[in-house]
Amino acid sequence: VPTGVPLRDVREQLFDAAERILLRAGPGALTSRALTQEAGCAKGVLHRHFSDFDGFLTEFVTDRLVWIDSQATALRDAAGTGTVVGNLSDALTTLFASVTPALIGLVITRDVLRTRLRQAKPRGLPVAREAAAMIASYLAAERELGRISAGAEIGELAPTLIGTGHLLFASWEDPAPDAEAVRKAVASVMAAVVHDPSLDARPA
Amino acid sequence: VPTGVPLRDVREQLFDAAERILLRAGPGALTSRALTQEAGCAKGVLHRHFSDFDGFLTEFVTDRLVWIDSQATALRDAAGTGTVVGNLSDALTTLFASVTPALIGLVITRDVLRTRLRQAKPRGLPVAREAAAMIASYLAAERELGRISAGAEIGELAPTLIGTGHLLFASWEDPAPDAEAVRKAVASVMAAVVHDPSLDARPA
Amino acid sequence: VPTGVPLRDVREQLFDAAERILLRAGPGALTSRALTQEAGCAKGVLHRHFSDFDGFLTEFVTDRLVWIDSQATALRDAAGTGTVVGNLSDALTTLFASVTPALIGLVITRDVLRTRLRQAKPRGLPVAREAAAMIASYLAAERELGRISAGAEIGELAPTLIGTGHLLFASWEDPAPDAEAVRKAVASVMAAVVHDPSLDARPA
Amino acid sequence: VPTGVPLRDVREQLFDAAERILLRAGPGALTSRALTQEAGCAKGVLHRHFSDFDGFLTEFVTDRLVWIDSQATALRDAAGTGTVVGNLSDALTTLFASVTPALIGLVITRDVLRTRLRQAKPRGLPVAREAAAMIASYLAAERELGRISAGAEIGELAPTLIGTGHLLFASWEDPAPDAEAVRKAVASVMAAVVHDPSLDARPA
DNA sequence: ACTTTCGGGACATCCCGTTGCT
DNA sequence: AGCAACGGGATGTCCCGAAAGT
Repeated sequence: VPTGVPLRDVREQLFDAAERILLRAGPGALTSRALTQEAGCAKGVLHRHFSDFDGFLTEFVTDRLVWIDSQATALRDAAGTGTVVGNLSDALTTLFASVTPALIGLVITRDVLRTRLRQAKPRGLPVAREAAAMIASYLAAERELGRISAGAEIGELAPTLIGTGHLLFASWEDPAPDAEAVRKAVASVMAAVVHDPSLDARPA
Repeated sequence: VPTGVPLRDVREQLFDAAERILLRAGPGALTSRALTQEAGCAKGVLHRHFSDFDGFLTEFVTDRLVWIDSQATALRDAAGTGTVVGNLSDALTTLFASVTPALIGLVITRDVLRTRLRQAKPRGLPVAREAAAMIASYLAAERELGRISAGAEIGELAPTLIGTGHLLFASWEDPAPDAEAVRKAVASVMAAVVHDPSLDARPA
Repeated sequence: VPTGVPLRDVREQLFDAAERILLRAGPGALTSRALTQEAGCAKGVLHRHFSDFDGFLTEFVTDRLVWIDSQATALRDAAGTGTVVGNLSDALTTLFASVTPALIGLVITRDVLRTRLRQAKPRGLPVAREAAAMIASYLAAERELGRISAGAEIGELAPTLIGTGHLLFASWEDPAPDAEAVRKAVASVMAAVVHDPSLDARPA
Repeated sequence: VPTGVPLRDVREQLFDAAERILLRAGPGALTSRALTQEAGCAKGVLHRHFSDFDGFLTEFVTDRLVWIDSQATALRDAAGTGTVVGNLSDALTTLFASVTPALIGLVITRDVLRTRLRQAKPRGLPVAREAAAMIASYLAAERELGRISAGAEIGELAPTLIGTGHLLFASWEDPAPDAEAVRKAVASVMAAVVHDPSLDARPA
């Protein structure tokens, strides 16, 4: 029975529901019906607030990209503090413990979604691209500060780190990989460019 | 009209059909109907030879893993020849120009497939895991030969290289990334451990 | 933002919106949402002023029947002037160039609408019935004036003329049939009863 | 539970089911679900045998056009026998007592159907056009035989008769109009061109 | 009294596993 | 053993009626 009462923050509720589904069961489980059911609302609500199911997905991913961007800012602000490898590891762990790997899964399999997200910036795989940009921005800041080599090829290292993280986390059954695994991977990739390895040693 | 005549190499025909679909349209397009239609055989054939559609996928992926393994052997045999970065770049380009990225896409989104492939070796993302093993095997050989540092952490570098390649190729609309992009990425990752950078310089 | 201010002539605005939709896209496009959107008002307005969507349609068609009736009066007043075939042709062209064919389409496919319109006068197809009455009324006048045979069976000729016009105009892609086609059809039907064929000759 | 047994004459069964629905409840009731339910088969059957629901409708209407054509042949063969008005009345009664009026209703409201049926012959309203051709063919034969005036404008009279019949029968609640009403309408339209009125006089 | 939203039924379509004939 | 069809669940979308809030 209709209530006539506007739902509170419909978009956010649907976004959150989508996130819960993705985290729980992966991109294959995110259907429009599963979504509205998880959100506890009627099917019509979805199409009232979004053009399309793909339209919803597009806006949903875009919304999470904003979150990624906020993580990017936080990471860049951490430049110069702690250790390079530590900062990177923390950021990657946070990033991939989130819904991000599932987003990449969505982008890989949903053709329409990928196409729409491409319309703005046609280069690269949508979500992964922004994640790499986040890393690249941080690396540039550290290079400026002199904590990594002037010759470090940031444009190559950033996607490398993202690709690594993606594969480590791209599954929904595993227990999330421990932070240590991430740290070791990051340390290996960054070995050639980080100036003071001692900074990156784990506190015993 | 039913023939009753056994088809020749049904499994291989279906595998090839699946590969064509994946290369042409990505993992989202690989349905059981698309498969049998592409193979030019009846739907029933699929269930005669395979338990399930997911069963087919499992065997299909397993079959392609054999191909990856053959690539691994070839790569390992190349140890000591050419340059390390060159060998790695060539191998990655070959690997990701193939159906491999689509396989990873399948594994990421098809829950049942991923689960089944996990039953044997529960660690890591199935196809990516084998690809990483291929790289790791080669790196070990080169380390043995002294062309990369004794301290190189192969267990970290290999998945890194695979993750990088995956993101570079995980789309079906883009023109395939050129070999040079791969080479640059590999060079960055390997910078710290390859002994003789001159070996990796591109022939002018 | 709700205004609380009564809209001016809500009913007429909705009627006009319905007419625009019918003329533009045919009866299949007349949904309640399309209607309120075309009228630029909220969905609720419809149910405030009408019992039902079918209730709206009923009143809408009834309203247009008034227009048909006014056409009928004008036509009857033309009795004795011009030529019989000319008068009939003009009237039919005007009638079917209007929203009338779409109304008949509505009546044919919308069961509830047809049923409700039938409740008053159970004989015949609603809108077509009134259109035929319009013709019949005119023919009666002309018979009175002696311009058509005393024996002319008006009750038969009128629906015939309407049916003819309906089929000539019952499509929304065609360019509207030219007036000449209508004239020829009318002339054929009326051939037996019009007294002075010369009156019906086209001005050279 | 699937049977594996091919249904007998699936197409005909679906056609017949569609016809029953149309006769019982009119064009508005002919949905894909109503169809398969009436036919007592699964939804999938429809899409296995027809491209589309509109595809089904197109083939269905086309199939009934064949029936109309057979009626046309029978009518033409009757030329010279009985009376002109009698033959026409019988043919029209048969035609419109059938599913034909509902077909015209379908064609009027289903845009896609109308468009597809138009692709072959773009002139006129599809089903009505063929029905008119049936009448025209008969009238031509009678004119040849001298039973109607040499000057009879067949191209005008035929659609007129169809239009008349359409309106007389275009409803699904009414008791079918009696044959006498049809006869009177036909007699009126044909009055000017039939040579021997006595032939058309009703047997007292 | 108008506006906005929700609720949910229906519709056309897709897809997969099964079944019986050839 | 291959073939061809069926059965039916699920998906995304549309549409109408109803119930608030402003």
